[in-house]
Amino acid sequence: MDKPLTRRQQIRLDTIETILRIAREEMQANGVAALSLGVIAKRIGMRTPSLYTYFDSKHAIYDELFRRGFLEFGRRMDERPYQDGTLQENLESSMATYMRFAQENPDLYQLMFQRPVPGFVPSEESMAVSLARLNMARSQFAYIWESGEIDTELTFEEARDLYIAFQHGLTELHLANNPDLPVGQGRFGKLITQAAQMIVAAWQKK
Amino acid sequence: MDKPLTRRQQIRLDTIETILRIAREEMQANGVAALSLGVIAKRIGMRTPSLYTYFDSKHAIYDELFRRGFLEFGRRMDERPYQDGTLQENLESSMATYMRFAQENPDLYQLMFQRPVPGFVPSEESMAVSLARLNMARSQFAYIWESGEIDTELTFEEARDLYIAFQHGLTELHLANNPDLPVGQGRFGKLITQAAQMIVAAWQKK
DNA sequence: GTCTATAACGCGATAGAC
DNA sequence: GTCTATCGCGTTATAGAC
Repeated sequence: MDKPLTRRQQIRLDTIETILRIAREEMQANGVAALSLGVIAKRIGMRTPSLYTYFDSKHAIYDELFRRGFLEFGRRMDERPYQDGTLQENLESSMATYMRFAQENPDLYQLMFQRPVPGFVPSEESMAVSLARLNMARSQFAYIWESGEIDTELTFEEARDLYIAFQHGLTELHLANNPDLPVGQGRFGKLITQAAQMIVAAWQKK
Repeated sequence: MDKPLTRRQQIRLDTIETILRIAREEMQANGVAALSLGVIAKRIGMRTPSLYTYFDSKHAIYDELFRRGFLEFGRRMDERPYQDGTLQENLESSMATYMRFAQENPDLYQLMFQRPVPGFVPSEESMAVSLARLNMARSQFAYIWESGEIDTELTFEEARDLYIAFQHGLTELHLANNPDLPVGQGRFGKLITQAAQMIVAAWQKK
């Protein structure tokens, strides 16, 4: 289906990838919101306005990274192990995958799950990618919920919020305190197992 | 000890308070990082450079709010109920107080516990206020830890991280989903009790 | 002295002409 | 791709008004 690219088109695509790569490096080094088009242009060897040949605005760069972030995140969640394991295994695998993604892609993670850039609102297309993934996660949880392994007085929403809160809190703690340590090492390795146990217990309290 | 203020000094102090109040309103309306000196000046009826009579820089405004945030937060934590209650009561009270502070002062909360402003680093003095409060919280936890109500295989640090992660995660969830609902209402009211139960259980697992 | 204004600098994103 | 230009931002210097 894909037509072969002309030489010019290929160079253009390469340039776009270079811009995105440099943008990520800068975001990781100086913070997501501190990204500067001038710095990107200088590193490529271009004038700032020339960047507008490739992206309509700075937010368009954020937007593309936001979109790709959810695609990559989705791939990882789809490929993670223990999706058919016990509840405990499933939870641990899910939390670990989420945390690993955040630890390995802190720039994308911030863009996707926090809102560090004043005024940045994802485009409709990127938002659709994002919502599709979040809905998939919700469906997977609904599947577990229906599977009969869960028996609690909590509602579906409450049980899920409990899990999300824990996952989010542990991730933030890890990023704030051990940003360079892989998930599973450092202060928070043991806590994933512990957290999963606590959630399983809460979900099976009756 | 305090000398009576001259009329001028009083006006000056009032102006400082006005600047801080407007800054907070703007931060709550548009996001912490989107604060603009021009907007503050315009609302006061001043030119932007005149603000520099009162604050050395924009970061100095952030810094003062950061410092005051920790002072107010400390006051609330000192006055919260159930500090001598059961472990469960104590945890619930602590989480609820933390969440209520965040819900009622989302601007200060972000400034204090997230880092939404690129390049903003609290001054030494403000940092000292902040560290003093965090150390106090740590001491209080150590006191509970020594009290004998806790019996777990977790280390002190791990047990505490577990609590902090949960508290942080629930707070973020609340701010993201029900920013206008008081703590205790909305999706997350029941979850505070539930979370405290889970933590108590994890701390008394042996 | 205390406050405010004006002018100007440097840097950022961005738009348009070539 | 470039260059030029605009606009908004934080910031500084300086000079006048109370």
